[in-house]
Amino acid sequence: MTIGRPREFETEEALEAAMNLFWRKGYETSSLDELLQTMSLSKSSFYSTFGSKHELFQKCITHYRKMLEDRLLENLEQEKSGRQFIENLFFDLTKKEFRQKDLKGCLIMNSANEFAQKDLPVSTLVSKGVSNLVEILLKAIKQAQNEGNVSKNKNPRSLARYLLTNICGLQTMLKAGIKQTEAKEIIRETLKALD
Amino acid sequence: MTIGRPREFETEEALEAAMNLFWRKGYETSSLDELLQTMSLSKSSFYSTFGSKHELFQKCITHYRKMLEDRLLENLEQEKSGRQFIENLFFDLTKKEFRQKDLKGCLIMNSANEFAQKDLPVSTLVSKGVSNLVEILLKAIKQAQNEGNVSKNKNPRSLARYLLTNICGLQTMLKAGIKQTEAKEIIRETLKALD
DNA sequence: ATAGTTAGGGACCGATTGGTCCAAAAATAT
DNA sequence: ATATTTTTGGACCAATCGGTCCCTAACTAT
Repeated sequence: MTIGRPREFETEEALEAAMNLFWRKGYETSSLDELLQTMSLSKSSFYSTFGSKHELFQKCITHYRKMLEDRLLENLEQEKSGRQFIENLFFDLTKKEFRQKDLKGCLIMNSANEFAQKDLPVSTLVSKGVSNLVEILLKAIKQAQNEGNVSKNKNPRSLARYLLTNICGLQTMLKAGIKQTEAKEIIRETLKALD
Repeated sequence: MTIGRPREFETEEALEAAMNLFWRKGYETSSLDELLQTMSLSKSSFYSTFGSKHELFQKCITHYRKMLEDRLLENLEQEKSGRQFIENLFFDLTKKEFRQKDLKGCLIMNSANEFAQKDLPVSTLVSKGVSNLVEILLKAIKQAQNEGNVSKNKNPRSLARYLLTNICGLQTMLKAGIKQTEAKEIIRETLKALD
């Protein structure tokens, strides 16, 4: 039973569009006008439903996190082994990054780089995002250890953090312009830590 | 035999000040007014000696590169072994990053993240910077291999790229808020690739 | 038909953005 | 003293920044 004029946009879709812009361009560089355009809504609707650019950004990070975490956990379930999941994570990265000429990277890591520790609400979300990613990698590693594809001598949690470090290092290196073949060599070196 | 009014600033000092601001805050976020203030010069002097904000930024990257490369090569010479040089590179990173609460990272990698591949002159400089860093690491690795501190089975060049990837991954993770102890664990895992 | 409620369009806001321009200041050469 | 050369301070610029506000449009309930 809605009362009043019906809105001409879907909140979810608008949020997703904003997320993609922030993902591609970062926070500062995404202007309000650009946001309004890609979100297909007016300034008044923007402020009444999202509060401010900064609030919207936080919502986008949260949305991104959920999206990413869900996708990863789903991939982990569907993959035939924990080891395979991890390897795909790395190699898919280089493929996608190179195919779409748009080197977006990861919104969480991008935000870590753009804000460092200068914005408390953002850093909190970023920190939480990193923890959750570590947790997912941890799950994959433990599974792989049980499956016999990853050495049981390794501390799984620090191995997870190590892998995440390599993923985001790789994303930066891709943005810096390294070649696809170089990226693959790096990955092969990184994955040796699993043996 | 100078003719005309003498300038009230040192070009080198001003450039260095600008470099430090860009290093700490990134390109977009460093406003012209802030630059003028930290560089201690007027707008007219700024534009007559540096051209534009964008040109200045390129000069800063170049200056940073020289500074960094010189420092690293000097460290490598003074260090008692190639292996030690590499290990210090990593551990010093966490110490300095944590001591000065200012998580500046590396200007080259910061620029890679901020500009991705969207600005040709900048990406060219970034790419060149990465190549040179790889070259320095390569030199250290080869030296270490001769000294018997790094496995000779490894391809030194891809090992160098792997190390650089880990350095910049680590810098991002530090900005994301990981703890000092966690960083050290990651580094220990990274350095195993040298054995 | 009308009252009530919500959304949208757009005028408007002060502040700030990077950048230009010119006249005054400060030096040297004659 | 004066002409020449260079630097400096600051007025000025259009464009853009994020954000507010209000009036009208579009719907439902009575």
